[in-house]
Amino acid sequence: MEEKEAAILLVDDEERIRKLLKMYLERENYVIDEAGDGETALQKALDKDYDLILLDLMLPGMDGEEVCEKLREYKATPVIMLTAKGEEANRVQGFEVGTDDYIVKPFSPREVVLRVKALLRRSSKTKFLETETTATNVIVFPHLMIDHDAHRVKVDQHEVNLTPKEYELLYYLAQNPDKVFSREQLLKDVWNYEFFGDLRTVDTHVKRLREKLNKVSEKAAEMIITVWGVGYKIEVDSAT
Amino acid sequence: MEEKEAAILLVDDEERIRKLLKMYLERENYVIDEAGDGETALQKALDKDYDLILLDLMLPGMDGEEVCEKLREYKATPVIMLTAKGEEANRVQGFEVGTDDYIVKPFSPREVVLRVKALLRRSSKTKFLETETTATNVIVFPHLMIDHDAHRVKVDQHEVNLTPKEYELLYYLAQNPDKVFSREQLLKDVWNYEFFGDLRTVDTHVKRLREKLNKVSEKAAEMIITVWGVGYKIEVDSAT
DNA sequence: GTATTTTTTAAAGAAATTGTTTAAAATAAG
DNA sequence: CTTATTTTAAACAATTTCTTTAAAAAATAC
Repeated sequence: MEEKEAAILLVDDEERIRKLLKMYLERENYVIDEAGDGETALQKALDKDYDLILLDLMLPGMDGEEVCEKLREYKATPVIMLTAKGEEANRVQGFEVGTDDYIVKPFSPREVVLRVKALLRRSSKTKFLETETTATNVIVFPHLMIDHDAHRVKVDQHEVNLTPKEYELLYYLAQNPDKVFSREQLLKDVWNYEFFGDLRTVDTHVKRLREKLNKVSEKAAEMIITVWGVGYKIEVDSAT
Repeated sequence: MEEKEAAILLVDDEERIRKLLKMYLERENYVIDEAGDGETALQKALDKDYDLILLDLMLPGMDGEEVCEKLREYKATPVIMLTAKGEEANRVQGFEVGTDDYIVKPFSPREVVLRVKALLRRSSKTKFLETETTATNVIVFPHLMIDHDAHRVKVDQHEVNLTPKEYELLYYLAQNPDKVFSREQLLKDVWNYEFFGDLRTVDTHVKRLREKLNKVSEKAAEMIITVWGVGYKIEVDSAT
């Protein structure tokens, strides 16, 4: 159904991070190449036309910034920079070095996938006048609307203020309606990759989320279903 | 139909668990090697290219975590970690040490088989660009539909609420229609390996399952057949 | 038809899971 | 630095599910 198969170059010196991202990106049908240092990365990036490069800023030898600058002498391959928290993320972005986007570590795998998709969508639009079908950033259910661009949730026209985790949880569930996720899976996908906390943390967030939705509409709150012994899901009640 | 024959290394210090899992995995046509301690496991894993390693966390000498870390210096063999309930399963997962998945003990053999299949499917996707999405998790019979993703059972369009065991029992039987299972076998496969309870327990669950199905459709309930002196099966009544 | 074996049914106590509350820890904002 | 918000964790309550038991019903064998 999708015409993905975009080729992505993944550059990070930590193998565990490469493996993590590779897994999540391959799940989306992207083809992944890897590099563990700047020199290799640059060489590969020049050698092959990737659709996108995920580039860690901090690298042994030539750092990400330098890789990007040198690459830019020859190619305009879209680049997303991965930066650790302190690493003056802002300077890295934009035209200083030619980065298209950046993500601060530690990230949640889900976030990376979304940003990759978004950037690929943007850059492919230039080449092909495609129908932008999959590109909708608004999820609409009965009683519930999530506008991801605006990071806004509306229940029956009333805006609901959610905390970041509440929002991400809702958004994640809403992206796969009717699919049950275990607490483990939710922690893995929605939380960042460094979090190994209590499973019941998910319950607490679900509780608050339901509470906030319920203030506006009972029906909206009831969309978040507990599947006993398994986990949670969002269910679109066809009869409403 | 399948091109299995994947090679799996099974690491656990308890022989009964190795034997149990070996039996179930060989039934799926996998080729199984075994190891009872960390040193042997690491040696074998480095010596041969396994398609997957099932690795107990708690091992005499070098524990599973260490085995995985050392292995990762050389290979990216997919690893599923087996952890006892208290053994901070979360930390072990993911990329702290490079585990691909984990299963909490005590598990049901069926669960292990499913997770092994899933991981092998994922990792083989790298080689062959198949479209994961085609794998529909819905079982459809006359009067009965099981959507495994949504963990939902419908009888004649009406949703039926099942408890976890009821659901698992039905799902298990439905995966092998027309095949009779003894109570012993059902307890072994659907329940976890530590459960040595009364055979009548199965009867009780069957009873309640039939009851719930019957509330919607007599015909659906009658699909669950008692084979006198042997056990139970699901039968797809061709005439309906 | 009666005896024997097996299955079904029903009910109650035990076990497990989830919901809720509260407080401490972490993070962001002023 | 202080304050406010958000996140996490722990404890307890409420709920749901599981298992066992025993009697009733059904199927089979003689």
